[in-house]
Amino acid sequence: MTESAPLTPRGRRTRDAILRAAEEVIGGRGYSGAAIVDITRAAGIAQGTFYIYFDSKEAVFRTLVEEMGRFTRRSLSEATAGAKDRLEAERLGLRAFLEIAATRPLLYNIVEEARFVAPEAYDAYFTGFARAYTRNLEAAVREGTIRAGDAEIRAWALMGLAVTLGERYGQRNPEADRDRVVAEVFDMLERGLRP
Amino acid sequence: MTESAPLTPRGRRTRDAILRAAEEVIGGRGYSGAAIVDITRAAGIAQGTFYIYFDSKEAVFRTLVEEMGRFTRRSLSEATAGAKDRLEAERLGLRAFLEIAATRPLLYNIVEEARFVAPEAYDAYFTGFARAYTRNLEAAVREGTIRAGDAEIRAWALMGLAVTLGERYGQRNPEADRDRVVAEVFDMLERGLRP
Amino acid sequence: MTESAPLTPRGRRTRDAILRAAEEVIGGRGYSGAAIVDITRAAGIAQGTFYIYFDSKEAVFRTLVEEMGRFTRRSLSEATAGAKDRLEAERLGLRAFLEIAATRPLLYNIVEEARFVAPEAYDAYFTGFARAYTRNLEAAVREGTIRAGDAEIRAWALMGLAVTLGERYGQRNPEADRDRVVAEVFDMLERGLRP
Amino acid sequence: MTESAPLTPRGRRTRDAILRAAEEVIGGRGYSGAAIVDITRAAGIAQGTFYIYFDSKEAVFRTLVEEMGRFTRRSLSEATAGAKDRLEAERLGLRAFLEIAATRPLLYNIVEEARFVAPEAYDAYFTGFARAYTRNLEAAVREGTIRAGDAEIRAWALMGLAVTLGERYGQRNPEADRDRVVAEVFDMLERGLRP
DNA sequence: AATGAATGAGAGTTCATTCAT
DNA sequence: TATGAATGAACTCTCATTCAT
Repeated sequence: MTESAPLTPRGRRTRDAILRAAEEVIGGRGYSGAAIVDITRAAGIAQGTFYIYFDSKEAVFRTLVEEMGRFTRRSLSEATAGAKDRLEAERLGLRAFLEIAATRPLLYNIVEEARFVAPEAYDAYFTGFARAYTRNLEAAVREGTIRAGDAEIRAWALMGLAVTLGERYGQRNPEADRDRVVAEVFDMLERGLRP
Repeated sequence: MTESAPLTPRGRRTRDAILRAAEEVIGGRGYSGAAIVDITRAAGIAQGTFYIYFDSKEAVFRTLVEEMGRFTRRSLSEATAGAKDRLEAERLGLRAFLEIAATRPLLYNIVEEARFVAPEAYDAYFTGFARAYTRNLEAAVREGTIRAGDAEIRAWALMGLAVTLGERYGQRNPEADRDRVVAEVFDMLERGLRP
Repeated sequence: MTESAPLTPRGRRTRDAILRAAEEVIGGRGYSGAAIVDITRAAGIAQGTFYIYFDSKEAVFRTLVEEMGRFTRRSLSEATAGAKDRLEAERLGLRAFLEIAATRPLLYNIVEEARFVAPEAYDAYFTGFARAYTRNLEAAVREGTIRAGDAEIRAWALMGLAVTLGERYGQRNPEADRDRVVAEVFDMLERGLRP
Repeated sequence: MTESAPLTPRGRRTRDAILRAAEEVIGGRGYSGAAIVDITRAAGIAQGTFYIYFDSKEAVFRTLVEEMGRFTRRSLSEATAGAKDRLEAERLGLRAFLEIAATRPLLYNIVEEARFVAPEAYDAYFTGFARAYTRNLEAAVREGTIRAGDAEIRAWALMGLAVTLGERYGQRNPEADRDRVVAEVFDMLERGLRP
């Protein structure tokens, strides 16, 4: 068990306070720059209280990564709900992803740090998306929406592109014109670079 | 000054030993998992000797990142030297990049860690590439090799894609068929996904 | 007051549960290795409940030591009840003591830990026995059952011997042939080592 | 490795200072009552310096126990060097043991604590003595100095007796007349309690 | 140029005890 | 009577850095 569930409303509030404080502090200073005392101070509780709800610093971190995973998945599925075809869905998905990067820069940061701090959680996060992506692209090929090709390689390529663009035109520059970014990228992806 | 230039050959050897040990140790355990004492032990020197050559832990790290930058630039320019046109150059560049990720996984790791540890160095690394990339793509447009479009967005998209593919099909899986990866990706990029 | 007397049967059950859990946990991991939370968890109660029945960790511990004292005294007096003379009583007493060490190893451990944790309780425990022992030996001298000699020194010597043999041939090795141990030791004590 | 050897005289002095401070502090307040900071303060060094020479609190402790083992063995062998026969050697050995308990009460305490803190070290300590004792008693039987009997049981019995007497008439009461104690005990052991 | 020793701030974590309900 | 939550001091240990030789 990496954390013990609170039994009372009060406990639930405290646990939530810790999670939000951890998001803020770890997202802001990075994992190893964030001290437990910083988190508990930000949460307005005593240091020892932290360990009632989480077994370790790593445990909150992992919880945050998982939370971010759930949040991203939910956001993407909501965003792509009304797409008329699969390519349209991809476009909307990228758009939503950039939006998340812009509006929750701290959580975005946390996921990226997981690459080193909690590699399995990081893998789980991206492998999950890659699988969904791959299935999607395969279906699109079957439907005739896109040309045949290795769906897995394409999936990782598209994810990598999304991650970096999210960092560039979302997290680090929330003012960027993300619609234009999406338009440009999909122009390239759909029609290709060839004249 | 983050490091003082050594004068004697002996000094140069020691400094090199530190750098190689740092690459190994930091690349292996991550920046904050690597202690100076681990590095000096791996280098076969006393702890105090480290500080004769580098001002701080961060200093070696930055040096490694810069080294990696030089190395990558050199590799890419060598790899793309014989390209017949700019799109061919891009293809060869991606191919070389994946190769670097596969053959120097530790340095690759180090660059990725720089995102948090030395953001400026990280930025410098990628912004440098992005600029070159952007210029390249602009020239290709002028030459008529590729269609018109926002070169900067394309550049970041292509870099993001390269970074993730490098991690996936290079660093983490050195056995992967990288030629096929490159072929697939360029098929998508050149001709587009549309049927 | 180190503990408050419980009134209701429910309270008595809870207090007993705490004592049995404390015996198990402290006996198993040692005094300072045993956390209150371990004890309450083993007792199936909330942490706070502990302090309704005992003032502190030391208080349960002392209670256990005293309980062990009562238990040992009762066991010994029952065991020696039918002895035909005082030397016979000593023999039966040692036999019973080894049996206690073998069958209640945890409580045995607790008494030994008291040496450091609750020196007064430990002293009380052994000084009590030593006094009884001393009286016994004095009486035996008066009766002519044993030769004259300093009863107190003999008492401590016999007790020390019993404690170590209890540890060796009882607590740590419950399979040992304790009858033989007693026979050997009393052969030595009664007839002496001289040929 | 539980400790790293100092390379310079200065280091040797520091390590010694730590050992003496640890003897004093742990011997005085018990293992778990002794904080590293107490030890380093007593040694006049910084807290971190401790960990240059010992891997952990347990490591110093074990070193002290072993030191005590060596010291006791040496003392006993010196004390019994001039004995005219084996029984005489035993008597001199007990005498020396009580003396150690009286003059190095702290180290004596440490050995007793090892029972819980470092059971293997404790076992090694006593099992070592028990073996020697057993061999000695077997030889005495062969020589005809003492009557036949189970040497191992006798050895543990005698050791237990020595330990408790050491505690009683040495460590806790350095003023006791230890010659008389030894005389009494050997009178009992040699001639037996029977009239 | 190089060494091994020393530093001390600060980290994560534990835990006996108290509190509000 | 009982609970789960909260406290905060104290603990062991780590480590980048400095120092004396």
